[in-house]
Amino acid sequence: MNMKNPLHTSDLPLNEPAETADSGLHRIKKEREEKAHRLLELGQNPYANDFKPAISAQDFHKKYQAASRDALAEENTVYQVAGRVMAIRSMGKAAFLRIQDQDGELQIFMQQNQMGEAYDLLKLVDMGDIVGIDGTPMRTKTEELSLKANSLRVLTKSLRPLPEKWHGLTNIEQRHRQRYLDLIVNPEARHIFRVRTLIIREIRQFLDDMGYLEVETPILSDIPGGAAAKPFLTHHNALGEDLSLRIATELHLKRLVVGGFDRVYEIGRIFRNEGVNTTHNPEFTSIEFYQAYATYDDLMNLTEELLKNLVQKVHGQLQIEYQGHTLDFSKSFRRVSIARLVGEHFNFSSSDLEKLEQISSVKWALELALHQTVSLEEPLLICLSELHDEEITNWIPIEAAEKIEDSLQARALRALKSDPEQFYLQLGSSLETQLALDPVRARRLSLHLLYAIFEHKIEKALVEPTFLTGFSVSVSPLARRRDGDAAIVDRFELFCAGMEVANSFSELTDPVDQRERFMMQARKKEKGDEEAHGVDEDFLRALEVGMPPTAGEGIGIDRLVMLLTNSPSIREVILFPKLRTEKRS
RNA sequence: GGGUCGUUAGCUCAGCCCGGUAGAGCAUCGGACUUUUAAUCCGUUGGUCCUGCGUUCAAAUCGCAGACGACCCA
Repeated sequence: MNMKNPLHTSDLPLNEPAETADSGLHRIKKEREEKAHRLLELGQNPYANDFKPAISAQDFHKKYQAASRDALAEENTVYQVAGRVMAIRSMGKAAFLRIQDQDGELQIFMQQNQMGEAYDLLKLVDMGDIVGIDGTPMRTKTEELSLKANSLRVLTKSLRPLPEKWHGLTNIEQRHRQRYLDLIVNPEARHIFRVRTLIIREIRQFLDDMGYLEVETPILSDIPGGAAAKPFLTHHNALGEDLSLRIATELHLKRLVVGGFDRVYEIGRIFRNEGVNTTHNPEFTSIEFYQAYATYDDLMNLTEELLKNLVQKVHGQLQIEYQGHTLDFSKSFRRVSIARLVGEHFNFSSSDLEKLEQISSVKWALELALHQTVSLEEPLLICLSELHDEEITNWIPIEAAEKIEDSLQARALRALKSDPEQFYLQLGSSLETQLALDPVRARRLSLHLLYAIFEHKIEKALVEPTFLTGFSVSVSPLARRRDGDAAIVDRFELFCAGMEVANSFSELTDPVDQRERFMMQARKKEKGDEEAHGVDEDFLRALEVGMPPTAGEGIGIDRLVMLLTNSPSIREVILFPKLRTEKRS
């Protein structure tokens, strides 16, 4: 550091957007720089680095919590403490400072007759400064454990005022953009990120204890896969290749299971190029883990144990509050099929529930789906996605093309518009007849339609921890078909408080089936589904080498942290959530 | 993508309906005060009222467009 002028900041123009020459902020910064200069004149570097605190606020409190005022009056051990000044209460010849360090707060008592000239330095201390203090333990009149200062140093001069002491910083945007301020003044924010770290550590511990190997796989991918999502695109200059950021860790982790690592997991950042809202940030953290010779049933048991363990560790009990709901993790989690939940939604009798679970009637599924999905078109779009072009032409009741270039999809949608109820009735009958010889396909499509009802009408109401099963093979291109029911995959999702927290399945290890699934996805992509899965030839090659029977799971860490910290938004549990780039004039 | 609400001093907020000199508390600065706890008391400074356009003699306030944010819906 250049000792002639260590205050580089004083040379910089203070070009904040709304700062005129004598605006409040500008003046405050000037005043504080002045104080820094005066410290320098007194031989004190206002940006020092030669002070070592000997004890933390928390340890200090622990050490003396039981000591009485009289006992402390006799105590003359000298401690060095350091922290940020959060309050200054000066009464002329005596003063109290409140300092905050990493895990606690400590009150400092200063008296002129005790400190002599050092007391005058107090005039150069502002809220927000980092200070170092030498002193001895004491208790005040009101029995607050404090440190009686012998000396005081400014270790870092703060040039900007802290947010208001009583209301703190509540502006959500500013809390997220300037997270450092949020962490300084909002204890709850510090708590959330401590819990986040605790959760990740516990998950690691849990899996490590089971003999899992933690690994790292590429973020830069040539073919993004393992999930249905739009990727971020980037480019490698030297290789001259377009790449994308990973949307899941699945396919690489499964390659490692092929490679003989029977239990692997990765905790890592995932990137998905989609909207930003209360439960979605474009980059988020997932854990995926894969266990050979396990089934999705085994992972349900594992997940239930893991979650109960986490809830207990974080809350000390198994009942938690989340945004007005009470969730009870002490009971066994409900395990229920999509079809059954849909049936319950329609108040079906128990015999009808059984029938619905065996559904292979597209007609019935379409009847149920009418006005129960996200849009009127949704059931049609699902049917279109599962049919070949010639089938669409032959099976769907659409008018002749008005224009040659009209897509099949556009024609079908137009036909729907005129009389939706009639259209779906006809479509149901037609598909029922046409698919009569292919019951697996009929069932697959039916279950896909029921899933659409679930997503729109039921998902949000799944408050208590619930394992959802009975997924159609159509929506699970990487999962293993159920033995004895080729339309369904052995897959579950865990829902808590209406949020999808985990997704898991017995892995598809059959390379021929996997290729067919990829092909089906490729067709969807051709039809314009940007989120459809790409064909990953190297992954197929790995499956051809042979993957042991395996089950795998992904858990969204951010949502789990939301749940366990009662946070209403994912941005509350990500240190630096994505916000639109700040404009600076 | 649609809707609702918000943006005023460093921070937390009034003022807007019904247009007429921009306010409070905290923080700052000056003063008093040797056990405070949002310390207290006296005094003081500080503003691109998000931006632009329009209406008007006159706009923080009314209208339109936009930016950013929050929430809800899709």
